[in-house]
Amino acid sequence: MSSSPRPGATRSTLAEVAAAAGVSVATAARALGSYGSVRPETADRVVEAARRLRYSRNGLARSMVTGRTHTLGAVVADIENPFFARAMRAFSDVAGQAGCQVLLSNTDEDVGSECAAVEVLQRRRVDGMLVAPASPVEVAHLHRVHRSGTPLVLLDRALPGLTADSVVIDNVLAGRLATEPLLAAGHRRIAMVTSADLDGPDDPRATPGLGRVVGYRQALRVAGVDVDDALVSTGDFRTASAEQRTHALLAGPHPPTALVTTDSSMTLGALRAVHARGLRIPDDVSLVGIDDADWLPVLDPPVSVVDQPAAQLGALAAGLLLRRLAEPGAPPVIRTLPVTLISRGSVGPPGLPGDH
Amino acid sequence: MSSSPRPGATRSTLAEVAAAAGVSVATAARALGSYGSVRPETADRVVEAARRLRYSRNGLARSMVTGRTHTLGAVVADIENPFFARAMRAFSDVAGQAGCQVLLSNTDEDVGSECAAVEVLQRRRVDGMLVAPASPVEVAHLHRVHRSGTPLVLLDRALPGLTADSVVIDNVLAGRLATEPLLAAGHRRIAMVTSADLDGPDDPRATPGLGRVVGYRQALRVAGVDVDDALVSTGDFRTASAEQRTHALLAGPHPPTALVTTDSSMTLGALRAVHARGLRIPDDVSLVGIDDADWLPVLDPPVSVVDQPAAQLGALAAGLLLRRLAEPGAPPVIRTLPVTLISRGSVGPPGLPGDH
DNA sequence: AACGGGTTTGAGAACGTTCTCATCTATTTG
DNA sequence: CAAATAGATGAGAACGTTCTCAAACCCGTT
Repeated sequence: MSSSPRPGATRSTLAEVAAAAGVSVATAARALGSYGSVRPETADRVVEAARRLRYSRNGLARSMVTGRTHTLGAVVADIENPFFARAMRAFSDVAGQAGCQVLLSNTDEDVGSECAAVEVLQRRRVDGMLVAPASPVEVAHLHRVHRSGTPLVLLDRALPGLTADSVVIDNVLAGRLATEPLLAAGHRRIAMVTSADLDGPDDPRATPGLGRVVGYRQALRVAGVDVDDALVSTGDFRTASAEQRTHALLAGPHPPTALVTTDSSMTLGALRAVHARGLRIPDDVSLVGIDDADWLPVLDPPVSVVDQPAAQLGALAAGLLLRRLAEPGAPPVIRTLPVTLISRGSVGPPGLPGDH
Repeated sequence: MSSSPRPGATRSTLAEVAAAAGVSVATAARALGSYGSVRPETADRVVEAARRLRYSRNGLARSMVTGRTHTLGAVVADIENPFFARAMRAFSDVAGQAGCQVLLSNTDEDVGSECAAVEVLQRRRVDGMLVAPASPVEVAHLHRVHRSGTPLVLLDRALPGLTADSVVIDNVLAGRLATEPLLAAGHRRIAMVTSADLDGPDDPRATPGLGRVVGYRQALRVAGVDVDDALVSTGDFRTASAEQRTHALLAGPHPPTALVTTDSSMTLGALRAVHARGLRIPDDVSLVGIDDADWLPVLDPPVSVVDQPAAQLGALAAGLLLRRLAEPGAPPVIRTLPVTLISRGSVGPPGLPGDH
């Protein structure tokens, strides 16, 4: 079998199918849409004509009149990030089962891109929208979406003042859970490598990163350890940034004996730096990450993490969106999913300073 | 700022904006669409009215008449797979720059899902479509798409008989490049862990997996090593499958001294098995993967791979699609991107059999 | 033979744009 | 001062469906 495109290929319309079957457009529509009632033989004739003419229903025209596009928008930082990849995979699986497709946008944590993406999705009349907001502050566009009546669900961070459905984890708890095993092992100089921006608002729910820093500080305080802000290394969300900042931390005069990394990019960056410096985990430096990755168990030693259920988050987000499609008046909910510490082998007792 | 959704929120239309601005629909359309000619003051009045009424242009209606949806479809096996994630990220970046959005579908390598996805995209009148075909045999649906005139670009495998634009790598070469360093190190029993189905057609271009097996065999033959088909472990594309099959290979009476894995899921699976058996790389078993992953360099030892330029593949695919949108008559091209061996530290001399 | 109830069908409006064409106004030119 | 020209505007068709409503039809009952 071989095929070539027909450049002047003009698609056949319902009217043409109807004419070919010798019925009216209305009847053809009924036969093909399987609604209303139509005589079986007539239906067969229509279906046959449709097949012969290679009819493909125009979804745009359909959406035009039904008001439903069966499309959900998804606006996230970066689909290449395994966390979002997993969440989006689950999101689109659940959406797909309900007959919806997903229009995907990457923002690279840029509010401008997010704004534009949301606008475009709005114009395309998506039935609903999932957003993992880049900023907890610049949210006017999200309020607009919400007010316009488009179902909206927030992923990974709830926004104070925006009563939209949200699916989040307890980031403060995640930060605490990651820090505690290090404290328990005797560490006192524990650094945090994060992409959070500490200069933002104080609400720990505002951004995942911020909440995790708060949790980290809580854990330190509870253990009676002084919080040294020089040990909290902030920067952008890229692996390269984490790598470079970990180098800086470890090269300092009074380096940390343990690291907490707040997402898998940070973890990878930290590992690269540790590797490059010839340090061993956990002998020279201990490590606990937040956000699991499938390759962390095959490291030597395997890396302990606080796992966040990315797939569940995505699936739940889709579920909430679909529910709201069905009953727009339902009260908005914020669902918090549990995080769990997975102890592997990257935590040990602190080595003597300058041991390596 | 706080907001709540207006349940009965009915969107304002161009007609309403026109009425509010005291002009005709045609003029309002011109003012907002910045085409034709309209007096500046009139335009201002329209823009102001649009702002006041929170007008958002209905993209569906627009597409209806222009015949363009500014949407590209993408049908791949699994967005969670880093290879596809990288390719899709690049694809949607390039598409986005050209003002197109991406409608994404996962097929899990299932032809039925692929078929359905392609159908839906067709109905939605996407401007073009990228498909990474699940099967080199069942391709009737792809021929239909191609014949219908929808621009189509094939990712990762070219289909004999389908003269569509394709973006591929030289899989035979990849298989050879992965095998050669192992042969050079002295290995004679080299196993391959792949997701390819060996019972398919013989054309090595048909599926990536098959091509890689062919390359592997070529390399062996050139080196004068007998090809033992028991060493080629086939199965599905999941990590768990690769893990289990690697166990089986290593538990055999005459186990391989080296492994080639044909994608990053296979590599991870193999690593898990090796890890679980307490074997060391490269002392007990050597390993070369196909498809790089960002975490492979931080393993101890770092794993050597044949890298395939996923991002470039995706970007190029988008480029070809956009080009074909502009000039539908252009002759179809097959672009083959280069693969390169990245030597790290997972290849050593073969240990004595039963050494461990 | 007339009637009633259900099924099957068709005509045509509606969805919200874009775009062609004709009209009308202001400006320039002979 | 009339005519030509360019710019600004409006009326209305078109895109391809879905869906309401009324008409036609069929069958059994009185």
